[in-house]
Amino acid sequence: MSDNIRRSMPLFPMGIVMQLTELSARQIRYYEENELVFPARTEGNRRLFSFNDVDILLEIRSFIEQGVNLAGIKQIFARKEASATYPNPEQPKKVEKPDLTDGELRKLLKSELIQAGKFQKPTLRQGDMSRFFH
DNA sequence: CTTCTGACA
DNA sequence: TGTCAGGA
Repeated sequence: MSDNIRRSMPLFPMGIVMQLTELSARQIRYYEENELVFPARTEGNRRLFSFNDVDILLEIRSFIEQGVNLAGIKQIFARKEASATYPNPEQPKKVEKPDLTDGELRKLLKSELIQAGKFQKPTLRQGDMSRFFH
């Protein structure tokens, strides 16, 4: 678990991250405002993203490409975060719902989005994703 | 030269 | 989201 310190180690500046993620600086900063990534800062107030940040940004991009908006992505990560920690600190052993891996979660969401698309409901793709988790 | 924040024809 | 300003 001490591997996280390496993944959370501040390494690359905006320019690098832009190339690595194919995202614009505007978007990356916007995602930071929305607390999706937490880049460190240099003495000159320059952003320093960790490997983990880049990883998250790549996931964000994939969701955006699939039509998921920021509100939806936030919820997705919120859910992932909840299962990453202990949803039930008192009884962490037996859990009703098994933790979803990133791949499974994405796969699940994708199929849901495809289905929503078949029903010609752009509101679901562009609008608030809360319905999916209600 | 690269990045930062704020703002909006 | 893009893009420009004005500063660091």
